[in-house]
Amino acid sequence: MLQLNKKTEYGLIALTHLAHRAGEVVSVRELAEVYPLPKRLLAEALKDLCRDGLVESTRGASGGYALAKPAAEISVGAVVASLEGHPSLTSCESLGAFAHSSCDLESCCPIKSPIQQLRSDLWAMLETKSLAHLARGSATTSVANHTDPFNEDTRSSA
Amino acid sequence: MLQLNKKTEYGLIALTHLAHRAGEVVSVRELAEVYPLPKRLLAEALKDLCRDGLVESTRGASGGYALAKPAAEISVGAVVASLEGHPSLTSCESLGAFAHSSCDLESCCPIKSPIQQLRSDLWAMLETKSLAHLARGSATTSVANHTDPFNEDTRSSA
DNA sequence: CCGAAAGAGCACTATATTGGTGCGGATTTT
DNA sequence: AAAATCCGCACCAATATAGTGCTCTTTCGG
Repeated sequence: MLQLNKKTEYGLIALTHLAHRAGEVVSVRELAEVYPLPKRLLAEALKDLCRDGLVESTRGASGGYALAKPAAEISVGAVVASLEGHPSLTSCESLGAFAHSSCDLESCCPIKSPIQQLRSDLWAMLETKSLAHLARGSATTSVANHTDPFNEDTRSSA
Repeated sequence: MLQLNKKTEYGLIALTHLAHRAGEVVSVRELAEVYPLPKRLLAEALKDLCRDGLVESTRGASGGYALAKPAAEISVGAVVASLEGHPSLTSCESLGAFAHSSCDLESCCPIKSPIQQLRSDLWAMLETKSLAHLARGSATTSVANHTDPFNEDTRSSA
């Protein structure tokens, strides 16, 4: 639907926060305390980002995550790609309507190449945006004394 | 998932075809014969586009659709907006995680405004692309003697 | 050494969206 | 009148999304 999913949204939020606290190790718990987000989903996002080398994890007590690179070197495109894969803008290119046997429209699909062009333009734009851009223009939002409506275990510890 | 849905894809295909046959009235049946797409979905897409004034419909026998404006004046952005709505890139702005009662992060959401910026950039890019761009670089794909695997009634008439 | 805190992995459920149909009706050409 | 066409509503099945449970391993701190 040409829309980012929640995991990506949460990941972006987390990364923005990490960008503000560059160098520090921030736990998922802390993130989930600051932002009213389901801790587990946040953790899921961070895990993906860790897998793709955008953040680094520290295990054990007092562990957490930190940016693996300076915020300016992490593109929004890379984040989105990590969190929801590098999708084809239409399924035309992958398995879509034109992929069935008898008809090889693949080679003459009237919108294929333009759509691909569109897609690469889109991703190029996402590549030009960095985390530093996202981090700029937003206060750290450090405190935030929310009543968390999410977070199964944040609640039990409160 | 940052991906166009089928209806949009089909709509784009149909519009590209209409662009090639500017001025003519083309029926959904014909479109579904040329491209191996489920006729009904195609019709659904055209209907939406008609609603938003991007194409004009002619009812009755020998009816069909035609572009309402020159292809160069129809932007891809308008098409996408018509077919799947002008979505917010994250739900943050609409009903998402930050919209619940006790916490008014709306005003200080650390990624809200940058994401909005991102979104408007994306749509700006879609606005710069016109149907004429899509139509260029693809042959009319006029004949196409496929064995349609879709189309409930195309089959019965074949 | 032990327990708490933290990330990692796997699997599961409920809900929403997507893709696709059925069916009948309205309109116009032939 | 009949056929072809667009129109509208409602429905279904498959898939994706959002979120949770539970257990395990790793590490810090006493």
